[in-house]
Amino acid sequence: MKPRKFQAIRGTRDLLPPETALWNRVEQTAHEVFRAFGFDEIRVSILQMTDLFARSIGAETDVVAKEMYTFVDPLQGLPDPADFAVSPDRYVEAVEEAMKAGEIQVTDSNLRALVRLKSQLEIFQVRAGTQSAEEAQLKFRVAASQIQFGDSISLGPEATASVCRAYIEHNMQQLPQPVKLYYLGPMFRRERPQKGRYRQFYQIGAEILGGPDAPAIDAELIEMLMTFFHKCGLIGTELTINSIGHAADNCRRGYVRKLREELLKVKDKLGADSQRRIETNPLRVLDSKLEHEQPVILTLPHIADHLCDDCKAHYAAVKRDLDLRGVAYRENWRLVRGLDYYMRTTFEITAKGLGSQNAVCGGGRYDGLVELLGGPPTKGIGFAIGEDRLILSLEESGKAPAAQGRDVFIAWMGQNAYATAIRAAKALRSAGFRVEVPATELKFGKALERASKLGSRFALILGDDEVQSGEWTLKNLANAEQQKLTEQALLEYLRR
RNA sequence: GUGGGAGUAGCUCAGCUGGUAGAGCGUCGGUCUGUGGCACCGAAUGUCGCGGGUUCAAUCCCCGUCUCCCACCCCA
Repeated sequence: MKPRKFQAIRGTRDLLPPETALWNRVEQTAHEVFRAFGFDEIRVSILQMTDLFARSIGAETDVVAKEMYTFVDPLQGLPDPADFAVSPDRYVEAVEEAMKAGEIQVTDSNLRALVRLKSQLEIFQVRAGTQSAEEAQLKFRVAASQIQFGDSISLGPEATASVCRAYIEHNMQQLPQPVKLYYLGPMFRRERPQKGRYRQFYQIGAEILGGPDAPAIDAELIEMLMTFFHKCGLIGTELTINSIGHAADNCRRGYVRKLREELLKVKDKLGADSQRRIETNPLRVLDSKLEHEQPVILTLPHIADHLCDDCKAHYAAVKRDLDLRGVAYRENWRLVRGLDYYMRTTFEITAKGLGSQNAVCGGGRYDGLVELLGGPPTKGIGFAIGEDRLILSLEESGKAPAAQGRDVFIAWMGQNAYATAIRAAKALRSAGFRVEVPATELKFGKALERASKLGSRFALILGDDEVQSGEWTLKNLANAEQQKLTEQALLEYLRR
């Protein structure tokens, strides 16, 4: 019988050569550009406590409410509830202790399960030794299985929260401020897959934590971002910025209240989604792409007119600083961000060839986040680039890399030549060349054919003649010229 | 989660109101046992996405399901 064919999990994919070469190039560019701006790499674990994301991103957001991969990390070291040689009351004690110690989460459902467990324990003790004791045992085990043993953990849907957690956990406020960090790696969101959107996707991001309340920080971060895109060769990028103020009555909160009032007046002209958002998140109505809602949205009040003096000044200063750095931007008062923690500066970069998911980067300021996660009051700003989308856009504009060839293909024939081939390969490889040595003896015709199919620049021909004379034959596969060279001369020739 | 489109060889695809599969490219081998890219010859690989139904007969028609693509939602 044929074994089952496995396939990649929905929304995930394998990145294959030669595409992986492009991924490497992009990541290499990130390392170089970010280093040049004084950022250091941080690698945070993909698994984090579910609560970290619930608190930072917002428990009500789609990302947290329905898109996270979340599961219980089973607690080790409890006695087996099926093992009645250890008395069951010891088991109940152990569960209670673990709850007190915080090893088992104290949730409503766990508390209910504990109550059930205790009552089953009593029943079991009453019936001990009787025929129905077995049934009581079974029910005890069922009750035990309903307790969530252990922590709820999640695969990271983004990295900002994890970076902030690391900043706090490792006391980075002790370092010279601000702390500038960047990261790259896989993130997970359980959404319906689409062009440029995957369940396992990759982000390249950077965060600036701590430091003063200086608009230059926002501007430098954005300058770095645009430099990175430029170095990647991304074309058709467009930077959009906005300020969404801060959560105070004389600033964003006041604006949101006004916005909601205005929206209620025109409610009947809006679609169902937007009507729902009037209550849940009125700012998001501004983001609507529905054609028939556009005229209505244009009549709504602008947040810029409702910012407090500090936020207004900050926004103006950021724009001045961007001008100073020669960073071109477009303002869009309708640019709001979906994640709860954003404030003041928000920005987004779109690129070509991405279908409806045309945002290749999003970011913004989040001054309250570190404190929200239990750290000291700390400024923060960051961005996340969708690497999948970046790659997609590069490929659309013809930046797809060719297959990686070889520098030297060693065509050997005979056991003597094989030994020489091994030696030659070692020398060439340590000199940094990409070398292929066929594993089995091939006829010269076949060897050259393979060399050329692998995209080799040179074929090093080693047969009895060459071994005898010590003069190796090097053939340039592009122009068919060949010459005899000693081992030493060969290395020098290839190096230049 | 909602709506639309599509699944045939490794890849791109063909397959006529239903008669149990083909092409090109690629791979491998040969012509060609010390000289590749060309040419010619040959070979391998398909439960026609999966399950069920209609039929003498289904890649084709019907239903379900899975996956991919596109859009909505949301976001990178």
